[in-house]
Amino acid sequence: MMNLQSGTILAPEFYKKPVLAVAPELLGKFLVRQTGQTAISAMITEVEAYDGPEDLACHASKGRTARTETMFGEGGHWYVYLVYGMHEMLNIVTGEAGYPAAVLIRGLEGINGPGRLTKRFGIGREFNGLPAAIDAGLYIEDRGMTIDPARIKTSPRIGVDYAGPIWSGKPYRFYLEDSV
DNA sequence: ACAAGGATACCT
DNA sequence: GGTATCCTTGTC
Repeated sequence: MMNLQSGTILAPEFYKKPVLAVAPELLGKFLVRQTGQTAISAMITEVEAYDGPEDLACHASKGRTARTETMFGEGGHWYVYLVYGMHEMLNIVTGEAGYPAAVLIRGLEGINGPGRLTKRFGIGREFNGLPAAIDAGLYIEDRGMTIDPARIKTSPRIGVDYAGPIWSGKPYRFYLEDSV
C-alpha cells in the first residue's frame, strides 16, 4: 500500500544547479528525518542562498578550510555547522564540485528559525558531508506540492550585516509569504 | 536589551 | 596560546 504522504526523493541532479536556482525550488518540498521505523517531516518554508567565494556572507569566502571543505564538494550533500556555540545550522550544498555554494534551511512549516528546526529534527554536525539520501536518514522529498510563484517572497539574508552593504543587501532569502 | 556558548579564523 | 567574531535563541 502506497503511503499517501510519501513522495519522490530529490535526486543529486536537483542540487547540481546554481544555488540561486535551487533555493526557491526548495520551498514547498519536505525535509524528512528518518530514524529506524519512524520518520518526521515538514514542509520547507524559508531558505537562504550562499553563493561562492565572492559572497562575503558565505563561509567559503574565507577560502578552503577544514570547515568549508564540504561546501566545495559536489551538490546534494549536507553542510552542518555550529553557530553561536549552541545552534546547528542545516545547509544543502549546491552546484558542481569546486564551486562553494549552499542553501541554508531557515524555516519549516510550524518551525521558524534555523536553530530550532535542527533541534526538533535531531540534526547535528554528524550529518556534515553526508549525501541527502535515504541512507543518511535525512533527505528532501517532492510531495507534489505546487507553489504559486507569486507566493515566493525575497528579502536580504538574516544576520549577515558583517558581510558589508553589498552582500548583506542581496535578496538571497526566499520564503513563502503566508508561512512566516 | 542581552547573555549564553563553543568552534573557527587569524593574529602574535 | 590569545582573541574577536559568529548564517541564533530564550529570557531578561
